[in-house]
Amino acid sequence: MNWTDERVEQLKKLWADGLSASQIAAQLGGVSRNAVIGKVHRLKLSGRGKTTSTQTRSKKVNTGVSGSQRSGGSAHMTSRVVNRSVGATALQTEYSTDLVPHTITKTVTDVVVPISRRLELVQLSERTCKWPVGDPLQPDFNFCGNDVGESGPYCTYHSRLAYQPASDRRRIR
DNA sequence: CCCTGATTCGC
DNA sequence: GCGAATCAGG
Repeated sequence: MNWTDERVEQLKKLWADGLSASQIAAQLGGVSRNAVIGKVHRLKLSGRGKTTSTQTRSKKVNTGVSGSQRSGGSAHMTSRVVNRSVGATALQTEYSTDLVPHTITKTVTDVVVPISRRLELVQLSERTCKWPVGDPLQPDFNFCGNDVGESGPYCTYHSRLAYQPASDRRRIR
């Protein structure tokens, strides 16, 4: 792969957006993160406007589980960030549901949902969660990427989702 | 060990 | 100019 004007332009944009070199490399494709860093230097845009310490992505809230509300009942959910360090990043989600008119309306608290790191496929390693996040047909599709627990392809949270019936996908912890 | 950007230097 | 190897750091 060579640095076409378009690729250089995309590089500039992504770099300015605070993406890490490896993420940019993954997105451009055909180049390593070293290549990206090298190019960044040659273009003399190494200093990024703000510190941003890469993990800017963590700011975007991943709603993972909450996708099942519709049909008649109204439901509202509020989330707040409890812990922001990557290893234990989680949302404490509490929602009041009355999804189905005939069921009990209850408030579930202490549901912990991880904020995915949203890694590109090529960034996954044996220790990163491979739970898919997003629409596979969309460009922003990626994977959870959080640290895998004991073993297995998913982090502790997604492991539970993976091996439980959808109907039981609540009351985590 | 995972990751980050910075630097060097042979190509 | 390019980027793999290497370094220093979180």
